[in-house]
Amino acid sequence: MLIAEDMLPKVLSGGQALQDWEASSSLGYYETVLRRDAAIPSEPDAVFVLLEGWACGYKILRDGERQICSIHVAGDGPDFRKLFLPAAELEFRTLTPCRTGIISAAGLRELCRQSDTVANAVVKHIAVSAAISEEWIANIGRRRAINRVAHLICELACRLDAARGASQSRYAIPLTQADLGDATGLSTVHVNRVLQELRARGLVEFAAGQLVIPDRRQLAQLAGFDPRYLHLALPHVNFA
Amino acid sequence: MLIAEDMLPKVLSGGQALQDWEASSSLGYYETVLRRDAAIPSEPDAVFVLLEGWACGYKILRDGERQICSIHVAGDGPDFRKLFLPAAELEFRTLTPCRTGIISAAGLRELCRQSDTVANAVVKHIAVSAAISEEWIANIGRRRAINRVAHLICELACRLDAARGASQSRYAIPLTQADLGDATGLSTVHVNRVLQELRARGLVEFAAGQLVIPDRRQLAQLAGFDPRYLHLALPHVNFA
DNA sequence: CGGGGTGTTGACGCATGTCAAGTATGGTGG
DNA sequence: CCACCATACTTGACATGCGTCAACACCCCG
Repeated sequence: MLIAEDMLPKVLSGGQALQDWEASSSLGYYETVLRRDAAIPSEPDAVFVLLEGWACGYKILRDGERQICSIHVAGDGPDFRKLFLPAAELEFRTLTPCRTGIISAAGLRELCRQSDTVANAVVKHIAVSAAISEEWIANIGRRRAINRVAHLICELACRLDAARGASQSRYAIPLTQADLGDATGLSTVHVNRVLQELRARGLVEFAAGQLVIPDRRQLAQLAGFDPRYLHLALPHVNFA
Repeated sequence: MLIAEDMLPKVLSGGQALQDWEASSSLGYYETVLRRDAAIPSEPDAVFVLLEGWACGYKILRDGERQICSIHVAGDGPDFRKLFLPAAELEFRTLTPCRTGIISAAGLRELCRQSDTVANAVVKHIAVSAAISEEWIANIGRRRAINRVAHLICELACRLDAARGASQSRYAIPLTQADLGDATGLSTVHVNRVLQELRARGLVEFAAGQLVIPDRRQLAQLAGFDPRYLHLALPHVNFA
């Protein structure tokens, strides 16, 4: 089992390790394909790995409002918490067509027991998610709309950079303005106005799922963005 | 090592397990006492357990605003994440006089390796914190001020109930109105108004650190509070 | 007796929400 | 290739929840 500690999710997303493991184990693993905007079913004794595509975790409040609590890209294990907790409180839904790997919880727990490396990767994954959640709390609780949206954009760009191993200035981000609002605690209408303001300032262009960031430094400055909380593997992908 | 999985923090808070361990180990453990409103120092290669008192984790944004991201009571391991991550992004500060146990990170990691029970308790602790963070995101992002404050009050009451093993109607909660604001993303002034409104509706009385909840069911109803996300050990301490 | 932290109040402003109508846009079936 | 529809985006007018400011009251502790 030769998986670098940080890389389990990435390796999982290649499917290699999982399929090897499936072959050497009697415990369950299978993959599914989901269309865009589909609920990701929660199986009681299994967790999933996002192998391809984007997804989000969210809660619906009593009055029907939705709050997106997490955004996930290929390599993430959005509900790994379920390995250690009796239930998950988030619902998950695809933002693009997705491929997911469904792993028996007992099986992955067993794998964790056998391999410190895997165990560390899984727990680290949970820990990083928690760090991101706390950053979101600060973002939503204490920043103005424009800084808030800018911050989320910085985070997504940074995570994509890390996935590709290099900084870019153009990103494919499959979020609607309504999604951005649900993630930042704003109304769709206000997100629209904020995006116009960001474009007017020459900081962000976002249309048709294509995000362009002419000047990262300035955007990060506006957002008060410090990427350390993401605990990315690549220290050189530094935004600010 | 006979520690029920859920109970490591509780056991730690009694100091028993830790002192046994200290005796049988060459790795570091010691305790400190902190006055109210003191920074809890972050040691690079150690984590702490809150043995007595209340504390909070927070971030200071660039403009000096503070956002409280977590509130901790005796038995919590607020920075256990540091065991798996190179750095912590939260700062911690006491809300009351506190006693803390400082554990060498390498030592606790070793203990995790030796005992599945301890490892599970630590990871579960991290996972529950993450679940709470996500509930806070939804609370701050999508609830009105009055429901938001009510929700936080429900959470604190519920956690105290779990710690004492029974429901109560009076609680000692050492938060100022400014603290409540920093935790809910509101201004101090508005928290004051919200508390008056809650009192006027006969739902909450909060003065001099004493919280009285005449009718929990009604308060939980207003807050949209469902305690499952807390993953408490006592299912009978059900609020709603 | 004084002073810092905390809580309270009122006046006012503004960031953001809400509503409603309209305009792209893109996919689908004929 | 067009007609159609659903979804996404845009815009303006208006409402309001909450922030800000400033002054004051209270209280505990020294």
